[in-house]
Amino acid sequence: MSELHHQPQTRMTQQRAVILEELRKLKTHPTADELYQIVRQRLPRISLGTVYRNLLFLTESGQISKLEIAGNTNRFDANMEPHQHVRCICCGSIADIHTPVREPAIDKLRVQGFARILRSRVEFEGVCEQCASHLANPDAAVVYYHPDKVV
Amino acid sequence: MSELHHQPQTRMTQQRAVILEELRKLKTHPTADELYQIVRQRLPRISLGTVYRNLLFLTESGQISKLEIAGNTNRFDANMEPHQHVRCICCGSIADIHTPVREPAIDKLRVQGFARILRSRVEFEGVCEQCASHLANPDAAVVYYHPDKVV
DNA sequence: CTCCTTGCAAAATATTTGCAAGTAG
DNA sequence: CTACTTGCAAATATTTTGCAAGGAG
Repeated sequence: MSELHHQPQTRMTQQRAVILEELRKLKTHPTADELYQIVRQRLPRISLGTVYRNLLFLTESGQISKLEIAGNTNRFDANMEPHQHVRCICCGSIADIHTPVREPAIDKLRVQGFARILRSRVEFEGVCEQCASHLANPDAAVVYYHPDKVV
Repeated sequence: MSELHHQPQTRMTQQRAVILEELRKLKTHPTADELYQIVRQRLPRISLGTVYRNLLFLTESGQISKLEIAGNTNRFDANMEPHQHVRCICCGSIADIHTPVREPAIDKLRVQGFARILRSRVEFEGVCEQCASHLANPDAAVVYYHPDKVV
């Protein structure tokens, strides 16, 4: 239907280099805006649009991952090792799982209306320590919560 | 830190009844706007804000699920049986898995920076039949894709 | 009657895009 | 030089919210 790819996009600009470098320093899986705030300290004139465009390019070229995880805001990760994540249901922060659980096998999976099943994703939900310290009863959070914002 | 809950929200209005009724008819896991378009055929003066407010209320009161699944747009599901989903990486549509895979055990999971691990989520990605019919080589989709929009 | 709920519009949030100017190769 | 990239601003897209009027119990 549509063509595979658009523009070459190969030039290593200062903006692209700094975005990638700062993302690689972080283990916090920042949002585009969080990364923009960091990069801006080194490149004060950079725009948020440039950060978005470069994050898209870096994702498509396989240099970083756009985290396909629940929540309103996309997050990015320069760690390309396959790994799983926990997401804080209060604040949306994400941490890595260092001892991955086994992913379910997909080879026998058949779903009506789907031509291909390509992969599985396992993720976890929890309450981060920072948020837990604000909650009277963190265990109750799983019952009474808004996605992305615990009451 | 903050209180548990806000307003009682107990009145069964016509809008709320129709929203719930139409969502229950659907197996398509619609977005708020998709459901709004459907409900509007029966209640032409309903507003999108009312749909959002009722979806929030119905979610918080446990009558429906807000699907915490990858993608930009939230989707809703009146099927409260625990079940898993496949998401089409092309168009974002979601289908149910009728033969659920085993969820990983979380009781032994410890993650630095997280006070509680509450639950796991397993989801799948694939290409729906409609999108597959538009792609020359659906198997290539997993390599070259934008989240939510395959090239 | 009370106050929860709605419609409407504006605001808030997140992301994308058009365009002229800038710059990597 | 060429054309990929950027900064800026405006446009989209999604979701939330203030407020006066409406309606369920």
